[in-house]
Amino acid sequence: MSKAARTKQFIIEKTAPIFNTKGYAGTSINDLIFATGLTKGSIYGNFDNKDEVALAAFDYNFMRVNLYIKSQMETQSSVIGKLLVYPQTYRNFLQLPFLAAGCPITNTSTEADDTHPQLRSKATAAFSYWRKSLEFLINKGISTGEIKADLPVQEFISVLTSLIQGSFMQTKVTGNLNALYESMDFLEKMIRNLKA
Amino acid sequence: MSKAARTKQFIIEKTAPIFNTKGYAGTSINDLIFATGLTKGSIYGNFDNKDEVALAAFDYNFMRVNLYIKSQMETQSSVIGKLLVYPQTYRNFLQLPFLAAGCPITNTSTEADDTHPQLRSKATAAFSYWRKSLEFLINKGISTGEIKADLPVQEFISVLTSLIQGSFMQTKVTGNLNALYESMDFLEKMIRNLKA
DNA sequence: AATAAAATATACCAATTGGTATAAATATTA
DNA sequence: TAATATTTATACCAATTGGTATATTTTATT
Repeated sequence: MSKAARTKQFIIEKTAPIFNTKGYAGTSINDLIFATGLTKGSIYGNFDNKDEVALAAFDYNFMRVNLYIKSQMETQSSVIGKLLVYPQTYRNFLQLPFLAAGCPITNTSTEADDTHPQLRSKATAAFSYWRKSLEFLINKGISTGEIKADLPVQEFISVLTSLIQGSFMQTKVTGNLNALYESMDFLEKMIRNLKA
Repeated sequence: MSKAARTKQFIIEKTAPIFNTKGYAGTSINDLIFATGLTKGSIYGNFDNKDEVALAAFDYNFMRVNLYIKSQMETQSSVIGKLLVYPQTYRNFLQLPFLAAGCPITNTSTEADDTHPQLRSKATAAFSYWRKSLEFLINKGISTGEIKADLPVQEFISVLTSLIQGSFMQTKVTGNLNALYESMDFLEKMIRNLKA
């Protein structure tokens, strides 16, 4: 790994939480300088502009959530066990540094939907990826007979993702964990109920 | 209504959609000038600063959603009919100008949770009001015998609000209406299932 | 119609925005 | 180790930021 690549990675890691917390418009170059301890020259030497840092930061934030979910799923053998990783992860968001400032997909989506086409397309791709992973997992469960064959897969995926995004967001802003816990209780019941 | 009061109202009505679309940090005074056709002097003569315009704009955006829901509920006599107004409203968000740029509560929540205490507290109060209204309505349905007495009211409210917020947001950013429709289908089934 | 009060437009302000040019320092390679 | 390429720091830039002071116009009151 060259010095340049290492610096680039360093900038991404240090600024990703800032973008997730303050948003794209709310994060200035000075914020990036402060977060990294580097100078403007260093940052512009490694990235063409603020956009590029933001896009790389989103990828990084999304990847961190993904890797965590994936690693937790590996401890589970059943499809239902793997699906339960989602509610269990979001329940504990306060203990997970990459989720403490909110879900990067939610934060990016609401800011970028009408203002930043590139970020918007990253958020859209993230949703698409999430849904595809769920579809793959559920279909595997159906084919092995673990999960009911008559499950309306797409509807279930929509409900799962919406419950997570909506309840997490609500709890994040109100500071009241009940909405999250109650929604995750409900989701867990739904998941267990998938059993054939 | 004095001239001043009318101008103030005019500024709120013209700028509220901008704040909802671009967010607080993403909206500049020049945006307000352009949206109203007024000058900086007019705006600062009626508001102390950008914050005050933003806070008033949030109240206005939230009130518009509220008034619409309320008016739709008045056409329904049963509690279940009134509850069904929610999924029906959000299904048609593209036809509703005050929702086309996204739900003001979601947009404000994700931006303000870590950056703007005053806006955050408005968003929190909005959630609190929404939940109280639902609680009142559902308890009325339980006391008249329309709704199952053993319903876990708080959990149901959490699921309803999370499904709406999460699916609406997801659809808003991806441009794919399926996630919204499927979540609202599910929510409608849940609501009809409340019947005693 | 004259006066007082309120509302509005213009010009200005310092600070900050994102971004660039260039020089100095540091790594890499021959 | 010398030459070269890469990386970093500094100083600067025009444009924009939120906000103010003041002059002018409009509105309400007597």
